[in-house]
Amino acid sequence: MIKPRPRRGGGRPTLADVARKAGVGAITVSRALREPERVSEDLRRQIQAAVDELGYLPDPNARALASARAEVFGVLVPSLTNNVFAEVVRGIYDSLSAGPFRIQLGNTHYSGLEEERLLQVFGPQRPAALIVAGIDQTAASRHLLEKAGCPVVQVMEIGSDPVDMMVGFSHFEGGKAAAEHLIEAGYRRIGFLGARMDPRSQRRLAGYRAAMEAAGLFDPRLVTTTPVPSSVTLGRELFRDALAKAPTLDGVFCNNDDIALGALFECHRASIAVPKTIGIVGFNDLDMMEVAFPSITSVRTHRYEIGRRAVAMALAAIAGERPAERVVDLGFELRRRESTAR
Amino acid sequence: MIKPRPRRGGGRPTLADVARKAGVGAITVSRALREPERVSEDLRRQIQAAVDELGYLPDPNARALASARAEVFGVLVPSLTNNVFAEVVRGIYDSLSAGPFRIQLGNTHYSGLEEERLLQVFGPQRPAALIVAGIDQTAASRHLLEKAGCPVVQVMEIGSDPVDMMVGFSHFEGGKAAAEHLIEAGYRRIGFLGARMDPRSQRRLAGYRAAMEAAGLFDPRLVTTTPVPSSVTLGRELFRDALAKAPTLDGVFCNNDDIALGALFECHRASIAVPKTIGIVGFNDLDMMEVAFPSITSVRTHRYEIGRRAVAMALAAIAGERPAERVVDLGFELRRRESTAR
DNA sequence: CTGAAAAATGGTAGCGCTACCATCTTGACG
DNA sequence: CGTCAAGATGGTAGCGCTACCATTTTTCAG
Repeated sequence: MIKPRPRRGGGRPTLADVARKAGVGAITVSRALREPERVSEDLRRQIQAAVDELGYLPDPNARALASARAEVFGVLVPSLTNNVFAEVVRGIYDSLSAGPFRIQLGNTHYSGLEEERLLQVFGPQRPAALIVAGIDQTAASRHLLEKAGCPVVQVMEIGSDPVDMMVGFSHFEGGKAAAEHLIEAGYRRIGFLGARMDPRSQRRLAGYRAAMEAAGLFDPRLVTTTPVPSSVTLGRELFRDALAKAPTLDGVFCNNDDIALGALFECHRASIAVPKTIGIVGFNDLDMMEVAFPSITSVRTHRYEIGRRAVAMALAAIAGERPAERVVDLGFELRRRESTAR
Repeated sequence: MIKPRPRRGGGRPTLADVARKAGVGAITVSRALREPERVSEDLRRQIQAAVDELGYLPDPNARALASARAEVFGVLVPSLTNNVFAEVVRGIYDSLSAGPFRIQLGNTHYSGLEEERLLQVFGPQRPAALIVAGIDQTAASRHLLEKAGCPVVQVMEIGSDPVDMMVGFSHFEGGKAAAEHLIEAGYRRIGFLGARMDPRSQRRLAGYRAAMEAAGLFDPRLVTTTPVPSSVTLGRELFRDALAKAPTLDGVFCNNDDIALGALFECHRASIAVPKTIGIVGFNDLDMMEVAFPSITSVRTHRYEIGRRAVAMALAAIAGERPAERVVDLGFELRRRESTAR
């Protein structure tokens, strides 16, 4: 006698169970679930009833294996705690939570090698789309993205050579706008404070430099950077260093808002008047910039919107639509506040 | 003549390809990859060579289907942008990046219903472990967690009734310690400023209340809360409201550091002396608390460590070890700073 | 009413891997 | 030198689903 070995799976209902209960073929159930319009009204109702009664939930692993496509968006960001990327991820997440797609997150730690490793891990899963931060992938990463066989969206930056699609803004222009604003406001010895100095920071620095050179104000001693990750604490230290190096400093463009906040606190502590003695500009425009005392001028970037747009573009591509534009520039806005109101 | 239909998969090498090339059975390759110690040195080398040459990468979907277990950690947090959870996720991520496990992130938006929905989505995938924030799951969520058939770690809080395991600290005790510190420092009309008021905030409030009542200082007019999500901007508003409601206010325990920062900025703006006129205590101890001017007393919580420990416990459980303790209290530390140094 | 096209449904054969059990090799031991 | 346990390897049969094609039913022009 053949003993029907207990199902390995653990007894949760399968497509076949639903099909049996509804009195139809398994494939019809599959279709009713994925392309309801191709199944007659009658059967659809019958199948839905069976699904509800059994509490059937499709097995995503089996589905992925059979269709050679997982309902997963792979998302690669350089940092999870940096508010900037957290906002992008939130935008991605909110746009995806309505649909069937799951999100698999990868943290590259700002490392090209780690990015490659993660792409190697994501690839075999055959994700429905990949969203990666930045445009400075290594050659190997780029190759992995190109042969991923799914839509790819590079976010946070724009450039002329997308792997597939891009949503972001120009960090160069952002840095330039910030420096130009300080120059217009009457500041002359304007420093640049930068932490981590990833490629985006580098381009903001380049924008700053372009503006300063155009005004005949550039001086390498005004630039203070460190590869150390950014923090408010570091902002204070960078500001101190900058002031020690260039005592006539009268303004700072900070690589990001954390550093700007650290600089502001140091000014308070050292009784340096802001904006009178020193003007401060941040980057990203976190909510606290508005509330700070004095409020801090910053370059607002549209992180959440970038996440949303990236998903919209990826979904359109999955649906087979050709994008109107492969590269979308969401721009930035300079928010003028008290810290530069001289 | 039978025409060998092209492989659906798209031609990437499979286990069978590796087995053929190495001249061994498929199952041996599978073993060599998963339990190398059970395969002889010779074959292992031979197989590794074939793997390298073909660039073989196992298909995680097929693996998950065959073994009824996906190498995925499901992580559910109420917010992606709240730095507190971002740190926990980072801890989880860093502990997992060495191994084969992928991370699938879910954002519950502080909603019990959304949490249920996400558990429904995660369940059929048969994750290797689930990590969820908080201990206030709905009955349905709790049931889903119990029958998930994998280790479950509830993080950020502790309680007496874990689904499986817990890592966190007592928010009640944290709130109590903060209030007691203000009382000891000589403040009397100590307000509570709270945003969002999720269950953890509620328990911090309860701790504050217990300390205030013990000292005979509790007054409901001192408590200012809102269901609105927390932000620095909101901190300023809450502080203003609190002061309007209780003009004799001489201290505030803020639900979190964003609010504390907003309160501090409002004090600057209104020329209220800190710590002389008003004492301020935050919660979580983000890096900026130390740098603020004046530096802000806060309750340091070990978010990153919570993430790491949660993973360690889950991995141990997967390996079949019985945990020494099902509930791990990682505590907190009150960091005394200038904002309460009266 | 007929025939052909379109719509609805189903059967078969995998997707790439692992669980389970069977077989074959070793080598320790009396 | 035979016996047997332990170790190494392999074959078979799925996991639960979908792609592909075949079949049946319906629709509608002529």
